[in-house]
Amino acid sequence: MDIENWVLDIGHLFFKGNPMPKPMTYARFKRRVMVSMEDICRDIFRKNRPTIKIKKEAVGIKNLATIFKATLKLSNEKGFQAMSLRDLSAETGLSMGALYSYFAGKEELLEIIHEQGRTITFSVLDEHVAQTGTAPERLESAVRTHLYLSEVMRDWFFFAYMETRYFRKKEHKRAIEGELYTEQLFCDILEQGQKEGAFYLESSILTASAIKAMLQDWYLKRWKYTRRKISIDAYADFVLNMVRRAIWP
Amino acid sequence: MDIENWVLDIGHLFFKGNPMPKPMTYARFKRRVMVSMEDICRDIFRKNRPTIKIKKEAVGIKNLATIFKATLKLSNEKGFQAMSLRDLSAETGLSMGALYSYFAGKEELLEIIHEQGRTITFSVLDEHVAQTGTAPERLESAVRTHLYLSEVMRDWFFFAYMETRYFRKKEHKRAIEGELYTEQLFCDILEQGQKEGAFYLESSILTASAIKAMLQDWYLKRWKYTRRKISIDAYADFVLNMVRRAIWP
DNA sequence: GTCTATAGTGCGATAGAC
DNA sequence: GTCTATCGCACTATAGAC
Repeated sequence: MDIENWVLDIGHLFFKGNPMPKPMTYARFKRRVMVSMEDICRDIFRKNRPTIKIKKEAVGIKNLATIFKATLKLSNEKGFQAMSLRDLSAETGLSMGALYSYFAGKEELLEIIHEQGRTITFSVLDEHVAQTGTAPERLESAVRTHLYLSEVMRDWFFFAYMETRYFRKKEHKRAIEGELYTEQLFCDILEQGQKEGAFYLESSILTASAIKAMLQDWYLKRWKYTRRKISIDAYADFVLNMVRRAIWP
Repeated sequence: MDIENWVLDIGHLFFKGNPMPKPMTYARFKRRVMVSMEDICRDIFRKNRPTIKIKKEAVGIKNLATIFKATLKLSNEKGFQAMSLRDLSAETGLSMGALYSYFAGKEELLEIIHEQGRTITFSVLDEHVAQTGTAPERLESAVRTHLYLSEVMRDWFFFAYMETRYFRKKEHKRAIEGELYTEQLFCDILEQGQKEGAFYLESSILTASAIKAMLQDWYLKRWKYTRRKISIDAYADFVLNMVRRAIWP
C-alpha cells in the first residue's frame, strides 16, 4: 500500500488528549497525523458497505485507496466531469466492471470522496485548533492547523475548492457550510482578541475572510510557491506576521 | 444589443489622456470604461476574421456578442468541458450549424474568449493604474483598478481563474504570465514604497501575492459578499486599510 | 446566413463468462 | 472478484437543403 496516499494517512482517533508540542511546525504536524492507514481504510470501507459489492475487507480496502487516489489525481488534472471511468480504469489498473463493484456510479464516487475528506478535515480541526488560551495563541494554532492540514490533504482540498460549483444540491450545501464554518472559527478568535484588547479590528468577518483567502492561496497556487522555493513554515510565518501587524491595536 | 454584456462595454482607446477623477469609486470607474460597444465588437470581429464565415459585419458582431456572453454564463455554471454546443445552441438561439460559422471548434471558442479578455484586461490596467505618484497613491490606484475591473468583467475573470488548469500549453502559459504580471505590478509599487520609507515589508513578493489573493476572493466567492451585503467600495476600503496597517513602517 | 439531418466517436453503465 | 463485450445515449462536427 502507498503510504503517500493521504486517504490512508489520517487517523483522528489518535489525537485525543495529546497536546501538540510547541512550537508547532509542519514536520511535527505531519508526523502526528500520519497514523494507521489500516484503521482509516477500514473505516471508509465499512462506512460505504451499502454500495460496495466486495466481501473481502483486505481487497476492498486496498482497491478503494487506489481508486480514491487515482480519482483525485485525474480530477485535478482534467476536472472530474472530464475524467472518464475509462481513464480511471487505466490509472487504477482495474477494469470498468471491477470499478462498479466499488461504487454505484460516477456521481456517487464523487460524494464518497467529498464526504470522506470533510469528515477527516473537521475531525483534525476539532482536535488540533486550540479551544482555550489567549487569542494570539489560538490564532496561531488555527492558522497553522489549517495550512498544514491543507498540505497533508492537498489533493482533496484542491478538488473540493475547484469542484464545489458542480456539486448537486446536498453536496454543494455542505461545501458552503464548510467554508463558513472555518471562517467563523477565525472570526470567533478575532472577536475574543478584540474583547481582550489584544486586537484592533475594522471588521472581524472581513478579516477572517481575508485570512482564509491567504491560506487557500497556498494550495490553489502551489506552483507559484514551489517555484519560489517558499516553505510551508515560511508561508505560515508570513501570514501570521502580516495578520498580526494588520490587527495590532 | 445588450449593454450589460461586458464584452461590449470596454473601450481602451477612450481612456488615454483623461486622468481618473478622485476619489476613485466603482461607479466612476464603470462609467468610464462603459464605452462604445460597437467599436469593441467590431474589433473582436475583425481580429477573428480568419475563422468567422460571416460576411455582414452587423450580423457577425451581434451574434458574436451573444455567443461570448452565453459561453461565459454556461461555462461558469457547469464548466466549459461540460457545456455542450447543444447547450450553447439553446442559450443563444442559434443552431449548431450556425455556431460553426463563428468559430472552428469548441477549443477555438475558448481561445478567442480567453485572448479577448486578456487584451481588455491589460489595456485597462495600463491605462488606469497610476504609473507615477507616491507609493501609497499608486497602491490605492492599483488595488481599486484591479478590483473594479474584475467586477465589470466578473464572468470572464471567474472563467479565466477556474478554467486555466484545463487550458492547453499556449493558453495555459499566457494565463500564468497574466497572474505573475499583475503580481509584479503590486510588487514594484511596494518596493518603491519601501525605498521611500513609506512601507515596511517582510517580503515584497509575498505581500503582493497576499494582496492578489484578497482581490481574487472578491470574484471567486461573490455569493459570500453578496449575502453579507458588502459593497465593492466597502471591500476596496477594507483591503486597502488592512494592507496599509500591515505594511506601516 | 441559418437550418435540419446525420456521420462518427466516446461516454456511463451492465450482462455474463471465467 | 475481475474480466470482456456490448447497449443506448449524447457529444462534436459536417453536409446539404432552403
